[in-house]
Amino acid sequence: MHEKQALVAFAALSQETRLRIIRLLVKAGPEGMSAGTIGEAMDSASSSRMSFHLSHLEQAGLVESRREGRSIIYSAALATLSGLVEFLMRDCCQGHPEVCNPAVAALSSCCEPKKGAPHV
Amino acid sequence: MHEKQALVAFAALSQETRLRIIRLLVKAGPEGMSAGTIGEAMDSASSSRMSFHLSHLEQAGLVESRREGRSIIYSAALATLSGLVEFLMRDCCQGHPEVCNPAVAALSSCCEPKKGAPHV
DNA sequence: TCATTCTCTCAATAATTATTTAGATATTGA
DNA sequence: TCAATATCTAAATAATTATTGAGAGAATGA
Repeated sequence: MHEKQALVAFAALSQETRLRIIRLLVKAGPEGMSAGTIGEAMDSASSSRMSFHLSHLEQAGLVESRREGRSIIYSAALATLSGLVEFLMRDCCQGHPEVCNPAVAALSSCCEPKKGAPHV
Repeated sequence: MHEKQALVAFAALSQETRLRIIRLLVKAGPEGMSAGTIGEAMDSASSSRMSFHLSHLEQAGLVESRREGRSIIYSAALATLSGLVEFLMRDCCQGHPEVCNPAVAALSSCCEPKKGAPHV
């Protein structure tokens, strides 16, 4: 991950509709969702607006797309998201892991099977 | 972490000078750095520009400040950064940890004492 | 107190980004 | 091929964000 890629990715994530799309696709997993289905999940998003935001996200490397019949299916690019996290936190503790362990714990917990109450 | 906080944080991180400041402060650790010292580390940043960006970062909750004599010392708010990572990746694998383990590994590795070659 | 240092605030201008509207392209099935 | 569906592209306008330049406020030491 280079600085420019990171800047473009953060810019892409700093817009409400796009941030919602990414989170939706992160939850959807590798299967992904069609542009239309994503659009339905967003409030009042015209198809051109959706297309604008999806291509913005794709340019930023945060989503990938494939055509399936008439639909275009988008999925989250987890590798880019990982890279972004790593870029942001690189050298975060300079040998003092207690400084950034909370971040590691937060991320690790998302990978554990859920027990009891959901995340808040 | 709420959506609005996350949006503001990502917007703050999507500007070159501010992203550099955050990464500098993450490396600097809890001690932090004075506004002037940060400014010196940035190319051609006037004091008013630096002040604008630092207060933008503080508004976003990404840095904290304290006065020490004539200087104002800024440090990274690691808790906000952790929250941001957790917010972005929440429910990232739906029970299939192999999908997001690379992100966990990337972040974990930043907390290990360096061995051999530095990060690239 | 005065001069100096360090940092912040404000207003004007410049630059970037989002939304809307209209229309184009690709795929499918009759 | 034609009509229907799904999505994309492009141009104009609206909205947001960054930079500059001038100056103000707080802390320090002579």
